[in-house]
Amino acid sequence: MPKNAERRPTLADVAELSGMSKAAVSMILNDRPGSRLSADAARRVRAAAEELGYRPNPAAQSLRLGRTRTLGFISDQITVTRYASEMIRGLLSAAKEHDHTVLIAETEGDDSMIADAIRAMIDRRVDGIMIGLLGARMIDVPETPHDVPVVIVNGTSTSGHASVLPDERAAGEAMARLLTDAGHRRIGVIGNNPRAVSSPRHSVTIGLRFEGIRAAFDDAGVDPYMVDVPEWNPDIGYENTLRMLDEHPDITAILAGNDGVAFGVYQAMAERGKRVRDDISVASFDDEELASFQRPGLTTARLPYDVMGRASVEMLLGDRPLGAELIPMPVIVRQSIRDIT
Amino acid sequence: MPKNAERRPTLADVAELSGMSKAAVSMILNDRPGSRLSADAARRVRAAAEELGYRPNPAAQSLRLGRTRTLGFISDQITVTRYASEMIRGLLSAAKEHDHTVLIAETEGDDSMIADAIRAMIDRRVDGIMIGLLGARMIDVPETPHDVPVVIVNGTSTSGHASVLPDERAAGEAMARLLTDAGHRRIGVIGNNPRAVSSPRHSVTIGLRFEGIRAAFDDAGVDPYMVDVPEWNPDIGYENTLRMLDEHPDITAILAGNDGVAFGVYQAMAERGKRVRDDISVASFDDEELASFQRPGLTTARLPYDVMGRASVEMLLGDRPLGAELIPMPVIVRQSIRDIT
DNA sequence: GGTGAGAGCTAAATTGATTCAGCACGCCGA
DNA sequence: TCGGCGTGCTGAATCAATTTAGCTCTCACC
Repeated sequence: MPKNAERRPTLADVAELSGMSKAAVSMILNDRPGSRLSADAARRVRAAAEELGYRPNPAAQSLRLGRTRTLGFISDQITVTRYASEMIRGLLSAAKEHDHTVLIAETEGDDSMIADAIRAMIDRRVDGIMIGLLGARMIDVPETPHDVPVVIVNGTSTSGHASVLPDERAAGEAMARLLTDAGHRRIGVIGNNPRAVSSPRHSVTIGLRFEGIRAAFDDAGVDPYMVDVPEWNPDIGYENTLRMLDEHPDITAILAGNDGVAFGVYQAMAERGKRVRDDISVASFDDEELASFQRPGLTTARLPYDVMGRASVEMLLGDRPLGAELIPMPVIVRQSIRDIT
Repeated sequence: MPKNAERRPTLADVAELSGMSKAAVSMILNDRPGSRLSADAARRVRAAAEELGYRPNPAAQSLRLGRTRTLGFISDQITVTRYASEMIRGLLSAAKEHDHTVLIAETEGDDSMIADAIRAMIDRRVDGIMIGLLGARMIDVPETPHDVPVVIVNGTSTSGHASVLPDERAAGEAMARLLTDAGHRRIGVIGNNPRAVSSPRHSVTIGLRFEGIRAAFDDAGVDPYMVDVPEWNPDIGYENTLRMLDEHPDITAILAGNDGVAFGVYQAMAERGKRVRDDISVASFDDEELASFQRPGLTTARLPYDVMGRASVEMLLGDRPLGAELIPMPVIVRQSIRDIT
């Protein structure tokens, strides 16, 4: 009962056209080792498949084989930041290379929906599940039955699932060293977030970022002006920069918690008539799109979401061991740091 | 041959536990109208299914039914703009409401790969295909065999596929009117893009945006200073604003082609010591994330990507007619326009 | 000439769900 | 008492692939 005018060709059609059995066709098209079919038969079968435009029905294959060549990606938030787009881009391209496709679901920020999403993916018999997090947090992941592997991308789980995280400690060190190497000694830092640092549920990486920063400053014998902040956004950056310019007029550089904070730093300096770079150097973390829009361009350590997405696919598909992987954060050098040595 | 310790329960297991036939179980669980099975049998079957944690195998279902309850989304670019994220968010939530899942693929900006991606989706037997475009262009879509419906989201096709587009003409009119209603008469516009306007391959909407702008200004008897630009980005906005401030020092408002251009307008005004809003009002289009970061907040017409994604799903699933749909662009009022009446 | 091995291929079972055709039973009316 | 009908249910076919077991040749060797 074809619902279409033209029914799609099946294995049986190829078998009939080539004058072989379905078994032979299947073996030839999958070129199964150990099956001894004549070169002539193989040629006829391939020609018939080509002529009909035969493509195997994945539903039938996965019914028979129990594998779907499909991965599931569950995101806690498909947001407006670079996060989801680049992670999806990375994992799509890796999945494509392995001839897999990707199913996507979103929990809309409600962690209790992770269980539902996993369930839906398992129902659909995916071969592996990636859980992507906007902020690198620790989450609870319900037990997944049926031996489906799970990777947390940009986060960790309370039950020790495999994970892919950015190497924030190294990045913190690198950015701080960038400033001290350029000769800066009186440096403002906006700013640590004590609440986040103390709770892995809030972040498993911010603490490391600041650990690296502190280590590099200690190394260089620099004692920065550190301010704690409750959150990272342009308003916080703006207000704290104004205050810092008042309280420490001698600073030559500001290290911002992320690009959003740095945006506020730029705004505050413009308002005070200070020039970024020429008067005060600025550096930051994340490399959001707007970092490249700034004048002068903002030097920042990039969160490598695309590489992380790719790595998670490679873990699920066996190219990398299923473990805890740290991905380096490249330093994107633009024009916001002045060398004053 | 269960590859797992615990095999997943099947319909047959439910049938055995409940003492009914597979046929009966199937009819009851799908509560097929017209099948006359006793209430008692229904209760026993449901109890058994619940006890075993039975979930139907979608591969088996789609093999039998020819439908997969899966939609395909092909994006020309998963970029760093709000575009892909919000479109995906919108279509995921609509798909979820209809109990469908979404497969995603990306062409990495190479239109010739659209054919491959469609092919891959068709191979996977999706029930419908959405093609999402970063810029609202006209593209060639290869013929899709096998009656799979296709919708272009944020674009059109040369062969007249169904499409979902933002209502740019109305938005252009609305933003221009916002300025004239606030009493502005000497207005700079940065800027029309003649190349894009003349070629649907480049854009099918920019022309409409400016048609609306011109219509509203004509209505109000305003003759704006229009500059043509080859592209829309912060640098272009920056340079043209500097020039405009020199050549037309009397202007009270600037309408930017999009938020990226407006970003450059803000930067140029800061450099010239002009205050946005107090000295010169600014308005724009798109509502990228950075529009809300600006000081003062940028008033702009929002590209409703999420609504467009949702609409495309509803078209494919029969909630809306498969045709050419225009989605309104809401005006997001922030603080960048001053009333000078 | 009989036996064994191996090459080349195929029939049929299997996967899990849906659905058509039809069986058995009870009840009613004539 | 028999035919007819409705109710409640089931057997078997079907969807499109993969895989196992085994069949039929041919040829070599003793």
